[in-house]
Amino acid sequence: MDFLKELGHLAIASRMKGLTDRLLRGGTEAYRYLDIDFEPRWFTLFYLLSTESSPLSIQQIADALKVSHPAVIQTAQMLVKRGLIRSYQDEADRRKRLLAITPKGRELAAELTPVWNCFLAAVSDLFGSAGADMMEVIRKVEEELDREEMGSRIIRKIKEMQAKAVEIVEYSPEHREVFRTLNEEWLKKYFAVEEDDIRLLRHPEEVIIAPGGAVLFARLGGKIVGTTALLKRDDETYELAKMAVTPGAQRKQAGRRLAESAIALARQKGAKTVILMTDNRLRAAVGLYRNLGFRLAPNETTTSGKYARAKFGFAMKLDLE
Amino acid sequence: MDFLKELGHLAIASRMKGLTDRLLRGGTEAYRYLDIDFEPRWFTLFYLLSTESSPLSIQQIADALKVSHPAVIQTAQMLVKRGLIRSYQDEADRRKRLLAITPKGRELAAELTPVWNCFLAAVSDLFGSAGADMMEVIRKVEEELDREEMGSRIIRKIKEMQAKAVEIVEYSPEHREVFRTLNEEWLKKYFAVEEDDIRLLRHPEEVIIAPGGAVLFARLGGKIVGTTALLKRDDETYELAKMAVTPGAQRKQAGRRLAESAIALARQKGAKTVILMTDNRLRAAVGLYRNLGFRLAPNETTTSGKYARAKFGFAMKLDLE
DNA sequence: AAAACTTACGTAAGCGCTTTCACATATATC
DNA sequence: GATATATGTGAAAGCGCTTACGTAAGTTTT
Repeated sequence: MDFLKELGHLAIASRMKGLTDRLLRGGTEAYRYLDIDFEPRWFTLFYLLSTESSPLSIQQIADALKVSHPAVIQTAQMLVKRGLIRSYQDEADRRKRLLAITPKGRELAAELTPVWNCFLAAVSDLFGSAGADMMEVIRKVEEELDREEMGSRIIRKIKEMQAKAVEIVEYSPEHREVFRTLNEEWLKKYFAVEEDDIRLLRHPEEVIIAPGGAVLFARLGGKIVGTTALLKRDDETYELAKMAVTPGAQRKQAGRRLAESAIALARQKGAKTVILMTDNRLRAAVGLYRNLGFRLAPNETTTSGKYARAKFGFAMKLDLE
Repeated sequence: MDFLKELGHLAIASRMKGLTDRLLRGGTEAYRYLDIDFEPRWFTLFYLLSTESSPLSIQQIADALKVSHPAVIQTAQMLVKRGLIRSYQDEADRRKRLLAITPKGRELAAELTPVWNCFLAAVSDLFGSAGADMMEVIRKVEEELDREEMGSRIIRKIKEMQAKAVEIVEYSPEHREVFRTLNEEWLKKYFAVEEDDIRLLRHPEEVIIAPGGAVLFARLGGKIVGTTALLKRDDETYELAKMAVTPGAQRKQAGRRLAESAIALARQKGAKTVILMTDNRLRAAVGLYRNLGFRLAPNETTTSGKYARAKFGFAMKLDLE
């Protein structure tokens, strides 16, 4: 059996590479058959210069061919050595080196044109007889990749997967301990544990839940790895606070799931606005809040405002309507 | 405008290469995002070894992945250095080195499996949203290339093009001179000009055409570059002879077009068999005759049999029915 | 059993591209 | 006009593959 075929989409890069190799090898054979000193990889540069757009600078060519400029320099050397193109300094901008086709190059281009047409015919036949409009496929895929690059696509999938693995659970008495330790761990790392913190963290049921708020936890692989609190300010306003995720579980979407769940809960409770207090130094958190729709709210005061660390921070606001 | 897109099928190799680069770069980014020390190009080897087929020899792997064995060795070194695979000598065949996954490798494979699934999902999405079944396209194109490689396809097209450029014309008196010189040029190169040759070459009208034969010429770019004669032996049998193409026009399908035209003419004249006399040293000619359907006919005697050079040669025969 | 051939692997060198860095020249900013 | 920044190119090194060749081990032939 063919291992690469079994892999399907996973080996698509390998197989596409294999295909291009086979296509280019065909070009090499054709030039050799005709006893012409030319190589397929020179084609794009040579053809570009053989059109009326010549002369072009190194960088212009690199952009047009979507390769690095050293690649152009190296290919150009080959063609200059064979007298097919020549290079000279641009008078207007003396940093630039312009490449242009020579008469000998024009001659070869004329000789090669029918060969290229044969290549064209062979490729069209190949993809045609495979019943596929490969050009259209490539064009569309390029377009899609322009819209969003592969890295971003994969990372998005990874985040989705991670988010699914995070389970959100509501507060119950056995969580009192972990709520405190998670928050203290976080506070000690970034700030200091203050008087008011201690009261709130020790008695979440009384201070947070009883007045109409909530405490949520993120469970990953059976373990509680994060928490957040939703504090009721008034019937229409809730505050997202006390978000803490244990270092080992960070960047695994626990924070996002907690925030999303808290926002959903606030909406369910009839909130029209969710506010929060954060700090510029907490880059990841601020990024998350922005991404969830929170915007700067300079004039907003929060319950967290009373803490000393707030002087380094700022408020954000999310409109739920 | 996008030069590569303008080129269409001519730049298909460049664009496919660009696509694979973008796909692989996405993989690199994903591993970096997860802070995992792994590279996309290791995937096929690592995955192959992580399946139940392990252990495998270097060469077995190279075959499965369709790369050279040094490529396997080099990739394997990377993986061995990281403790993901190990290698040991095959006891049964001490030339072989077997590669197998290590426990640490299994661990990583388990960790990476969901990541690979994300890659899979992203690729499927990508090609799906481009509305194209890329896997199917690649599969078919590979199949087509297995049937006939690209080099052969292009060269076939080139030959077709060359054949179209060759014009076949029948004998007329002004050709008498060129018929003789083309043949003498050829004879001098390979053999010697003999008595009987001279008579035939000097008086084609009387010796060849009057008895029911014909003389054909190949014209390329306005110039006569080749000739052949069709000699009538009896009502059902004609002999293809005196095929000569000037050196500068060789490998340009003049010979093939001449032979094909002569055969067509023989068929038109009611022939059931075409015979010819050739020589083992004339590789290209013999190849052409074989390709046209001529087969060895050891017992056949030809009019050319009377020439001295025939003792190095042999007869071939084409059945027209 | 020796010799010739085949197979498997390792090493080296090459190729075509990239990234990185250095340097010259333009352009923008004060 | 001086200085900072941006741009264009070249040189070097690296990367991942290839081909070519050498060596060792196995297999077949004589």
